[in-house]
Amino acid sequence: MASPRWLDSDEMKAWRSYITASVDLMKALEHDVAPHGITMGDYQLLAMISEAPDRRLRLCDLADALRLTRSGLTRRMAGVIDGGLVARVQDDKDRRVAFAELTTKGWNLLKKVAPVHLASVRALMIDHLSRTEIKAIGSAFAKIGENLRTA
Amino acid sequence: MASPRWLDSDEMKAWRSYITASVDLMKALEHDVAPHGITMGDYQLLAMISEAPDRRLRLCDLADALRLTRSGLTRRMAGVIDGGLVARVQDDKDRRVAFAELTTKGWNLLKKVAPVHLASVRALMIDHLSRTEIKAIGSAFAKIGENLRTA
DNA sequence: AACAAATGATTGCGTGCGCAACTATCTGTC
DNA sequence: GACAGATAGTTGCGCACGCAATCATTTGTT
Repeated sequence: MASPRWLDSDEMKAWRSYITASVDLMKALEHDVAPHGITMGDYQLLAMISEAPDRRLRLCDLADALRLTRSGLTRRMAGVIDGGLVARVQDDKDRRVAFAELTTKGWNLLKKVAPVHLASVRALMIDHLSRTEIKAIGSAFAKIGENLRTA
Repeated sequence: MASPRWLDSDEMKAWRSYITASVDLMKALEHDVAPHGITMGDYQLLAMISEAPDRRLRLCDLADALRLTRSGLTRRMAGVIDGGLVARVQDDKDRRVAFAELTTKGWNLLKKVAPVHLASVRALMIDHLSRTEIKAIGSAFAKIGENLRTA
């Protein structure tokens, strides 16, 4: 761990602009969905469930997908259940497991908010980038993520 | 806001891999500095102050740089002041303003942790990327950040 | 000089979430 | 079939931080 090579100017620019822009970007995305009464956390939860078969997902798998601990998910679920967006359904094969299932209300909300969110992602990020940059970001973060998952 | 163009597969890959890898990356960086008794938030605070003239910075400017509200900064300062890493120095020109100043202890800690953090950034991100990817990330996030700052 | 508006910082309160401990259920081994 | 260990989910507690309200000080207008 003794003095690894310092970052050169390209690396430094990449690192710094990535960090600061990411924080700002997350806040801006949050700001854009807020008028619809949900947080980005809720949105991602709804989106994740909506992609699962039958629009239901084991809490366990949902927690992993959202990068939450099980305890964190329990608390977030409380919010969306209270809002009537998601139902908690007990499995009767394995009585330990429960599913999060999108309600009609949740599905309708998601259909309404998804285009808004998509427009944000475009306006704040994607539409500023060249094809080269998009491909580079895709491959770069895929490698970074892959490495983190296996390490 | 009616149905903007959906993301094509390159865009989708860029967006998804960016989001998930970023969350994982932040947690991993946090994990790597934790053994030294600080959080990434503290580290960034120390690093930011260390780059300022006289290693002191107005709280106000520090909050902006760290993307914290003034209230958030007040609370984070409490931690690092308590740890003896930073001192709160009152200005006597303008008695509203206070500075955060690195103590010797804070400076020594930063000198110790900086190489560790640098090694993390390399091992978890930079060293996995080609020159092209690094330059693309630099230019892409610079544009994204610039846009967010002016909008 | 007086006072309204701006600026810098702090505090009370609420939210989100992680950790560790706990309960309930299932699985594998003997 | 009994029991150790694994797996799913919840709960108590604590920390970080944002918002709105507040206080102190400075600046700009007249």
